[in-house]
Amino acid sequence: MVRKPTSNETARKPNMREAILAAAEELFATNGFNAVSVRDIAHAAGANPGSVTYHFKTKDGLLLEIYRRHCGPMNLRRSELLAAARRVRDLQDRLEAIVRAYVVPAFTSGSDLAGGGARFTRLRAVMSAEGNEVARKIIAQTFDDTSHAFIDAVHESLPHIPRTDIVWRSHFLLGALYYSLVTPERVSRLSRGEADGSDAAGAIEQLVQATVAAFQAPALDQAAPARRRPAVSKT
Amino acid sequence: MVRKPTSNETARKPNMREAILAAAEELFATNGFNAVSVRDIAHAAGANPGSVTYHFKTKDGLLLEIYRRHCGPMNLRRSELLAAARRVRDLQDRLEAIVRAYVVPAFTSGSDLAGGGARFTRLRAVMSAEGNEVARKIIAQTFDDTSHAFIDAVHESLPHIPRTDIVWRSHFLLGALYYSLVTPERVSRLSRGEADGSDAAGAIEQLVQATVAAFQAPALDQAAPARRRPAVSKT
DNA sequence: TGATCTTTTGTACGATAGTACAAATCACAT
DNA sequence: ATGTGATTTGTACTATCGTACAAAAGATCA
Repeated sequence: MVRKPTSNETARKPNMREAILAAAEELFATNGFNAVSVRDIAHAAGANPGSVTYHFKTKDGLLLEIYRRHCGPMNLRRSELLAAARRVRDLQDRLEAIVRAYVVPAFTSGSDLAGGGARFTRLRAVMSAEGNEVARKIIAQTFDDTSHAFIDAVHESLPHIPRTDIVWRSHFLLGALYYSLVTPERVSRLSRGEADGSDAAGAIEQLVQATVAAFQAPALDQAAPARRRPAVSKT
Repeated sequence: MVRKPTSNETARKPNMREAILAAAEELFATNGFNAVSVRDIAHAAGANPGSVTYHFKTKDGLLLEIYRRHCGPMNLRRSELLAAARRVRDLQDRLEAIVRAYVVPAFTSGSDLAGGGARFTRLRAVMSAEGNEVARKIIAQTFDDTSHAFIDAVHESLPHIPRTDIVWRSHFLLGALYYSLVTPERVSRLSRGEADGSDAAGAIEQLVQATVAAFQAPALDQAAPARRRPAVSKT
């Protein structure tokens, strides 16, 4: 009854396709898309360049598959956590739980396949900065639903804040999130060793605390939008 | 007395060196370093590829010169604004002025050479995401002083907040700032057209307001750092 | 004008990129 | 054991990359 694994599950090397995906994810996330060659990926995965073509056809196809791998599970986890957060009674606690539902899946370590993961979040950050076309399409398709759900949930907790302000603040949240994963050593450097930018738990707590406060800030005065002008010199 | 300009100031094409710098800045900022070829830059500047080699020796040298152009004036402007902000009497107003001193120079339009500028800030964001080595060195050398001055100023306005928290929150500020310049259209999309992500003045007001609130958030409980753990599943 | 220096052009070289494809190799059912 | 389909390897093709360099063109001043 100890069924031997079929060749579809384990090839010569134990699942070379998976090794290529993992290597590509790591390399893309740290160096960007264009700086990494197919040969680099193959080498890091202990595979032959031809294998990459065989499994994913093109380099774009490889990136596409990385997104496909993660998007589903990550959004699932987020919506579960968001649903749970919505049920929190206390309004202050609920807002914090909502923010946490957004942040935590993005930070969980790279080893768990079905939770998002820091490596994949960092990959998204880098692709967004590079203006990668393949990524841009998937992101808009896959993540806008999640973002809207998040914004709606925050808006429910803070009905007196205009939706526009909440959009901006959640945009800032994502930017801070991305940057924390892209350049964690900067935190260590600027704090002169007092804080560790690579400590996910610490980063999450700091980010959640700061974001909750930002969301709770008074609404921007939108009655006189012309009043905003003088602050910025030119544009 | 109408001195004719010497050849150092205006070449055949009116200052081709400047045109190359501008084209490179624009292309690097929107596509990343590796995705842009020297030939792309030359073409965009109406120049010959050889001219780029002549003026800047290497592609890295070109990037280096872009940084050299901007870092000095940008930090000067920031420290001027910061000095002025420090003199604000009211503590709440002072904090806001300090944040504004940090944010405004980063957002000013690309046409002004000596103020930093949105294009250059966006360039820095993209280089940081790509992990560009040339940029990383300059950044650490040039911007850490400014960052420390900023952190110190904020810390003076909020003496009861531990420095570590302020470092984290100013790190989030920079991430939000970068992301707002990298993906402004996301704000327009998520707000369903109600907000314009490309409107610098609006972005500044939103960012300043949110950041001031984040800085003013209560300090993280650091007496029991072990208590933080259970929130994040794995790492 | 002619000599000299600066800048631009045109072209070429070696390295590396993404990808295609035939041959070799493997797992497995018969 | 052998045939079959899936995978891996090795290699090669074409395109493009950064950069070098000689020749052309322009500017400057005796």
